[in-house]
Amino acid sequence: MANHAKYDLILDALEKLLTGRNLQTISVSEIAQTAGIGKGSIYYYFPSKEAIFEALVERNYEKPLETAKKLAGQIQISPFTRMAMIFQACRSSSSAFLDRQQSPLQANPQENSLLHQKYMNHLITEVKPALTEIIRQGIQAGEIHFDYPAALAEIVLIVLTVKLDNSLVPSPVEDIEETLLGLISLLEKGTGNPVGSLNFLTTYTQTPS
Amino acid sequence: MANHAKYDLILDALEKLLTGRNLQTISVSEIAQTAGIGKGSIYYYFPSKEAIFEALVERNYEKPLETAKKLAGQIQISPFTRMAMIFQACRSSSSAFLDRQQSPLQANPQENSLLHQKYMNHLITEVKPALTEIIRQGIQAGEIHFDYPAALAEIVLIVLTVKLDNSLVPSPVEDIEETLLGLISLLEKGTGNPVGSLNFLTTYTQTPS
DNA sequence: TCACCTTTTCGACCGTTGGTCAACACTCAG
DNA sequence: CTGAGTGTTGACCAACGGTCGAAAAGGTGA
Repeated sequence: MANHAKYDLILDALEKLLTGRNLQTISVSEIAQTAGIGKGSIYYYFPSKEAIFEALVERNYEKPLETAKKLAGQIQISPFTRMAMIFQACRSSSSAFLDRQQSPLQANPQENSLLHQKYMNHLITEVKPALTEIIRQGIQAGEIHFDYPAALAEIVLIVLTVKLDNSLVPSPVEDIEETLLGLISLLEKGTGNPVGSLNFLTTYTQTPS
Repeated sequence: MANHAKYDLILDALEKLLTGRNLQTISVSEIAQTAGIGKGSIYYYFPSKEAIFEALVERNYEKPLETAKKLAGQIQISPFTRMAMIFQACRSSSSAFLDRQQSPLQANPQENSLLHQKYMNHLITEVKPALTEIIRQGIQAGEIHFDYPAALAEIVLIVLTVKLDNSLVPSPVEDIEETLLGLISLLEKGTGNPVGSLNFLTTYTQTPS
């Protein structure tokens, strides 16, 4: 009922315009021009400028979220493996989008904050249930020792999202790595898992060079 | 050299205007009118509208940050007590400001996201060094067992800021409490501290009724 | 007091923006 | 053919952030 061709056309135009540019400097007229349609049509498909951004966020996370939900039910796979798969799916779909904005020596990395924050919110809200379920299964299977599965899921998601985005709280690369190592260590010790069992979280930082 | 009387007058006006209102709907002219000065004067003291917001954030955190820095050196006080004091200072100064915006049944709590995010960034960046130092002293004193003091400081700050603000990733109260309990449990188990030693973190949620 | 200079204050003004709207084009069931 | 419904459009509007020249306010030396 939704996705007309133009709907995605508008989103494509915005995505294209977003390359190396500040969110605030993109006008609705410009989006319309890039999409090759009239400005009025934009407001036929979207109620406001902000709604376009939100729709773009949702479209980008559509696939990894499906993956996460499916994975939550696949109890024959080890919980750790499933977690790794979810993180990988989220990472690959978000990096394609977010990395583009960390253009070389951008004056103020916080400028596109609104978009980044929408990503963070969307991802945490949507992935949390699946991740919680997986952790809960891991607890029942005796692989994870912890009393608050939902809290654990949220903590991991929050820290990973904030640190890996690196736009909400910008910091040098070595800080990101240290925080990640610390998180892994904290999780391993806190959930009674052997050292190294959560190392898949660090693959997060390795961008395919 | 800075703080002229008008400088703070402008910030006061913005603060007043911010009560129960969306950030985006406040115009520079309105700030000027509320402050009782001409619009041109605003731009004599601030280079842009955004700069006013940033200045307001900084002004609000001035005192707790001083507190944190002083506390970091007071090695005669127990690390846990010092941490509790820092959190209390941050909480009291930010709640006065942020709570005001969670007006009853606000349609979209994410609307003032930009301001909240500035708060988060400022707080994490500025408090982290002091908290790291305190943790490091706690490690040396044998009270905390963990290898990554800076990471630990950042993880705690990130989770607390995100969850207690409740505007970046809005969620019901019981979720906040569970996440906090989970964080405490994770920290206690992960740093080798006895159950209950970090309970001061939960006083965070108790608003003085 | 005056002249002179700097700092501060101001609101009219400007270009641009997000959003509206009446009109128009096209389709297709009756 | 008709006309209701679905898209599509760019001119238009109020409002915005920001600029600017002028003028008021304040200080200094004589």
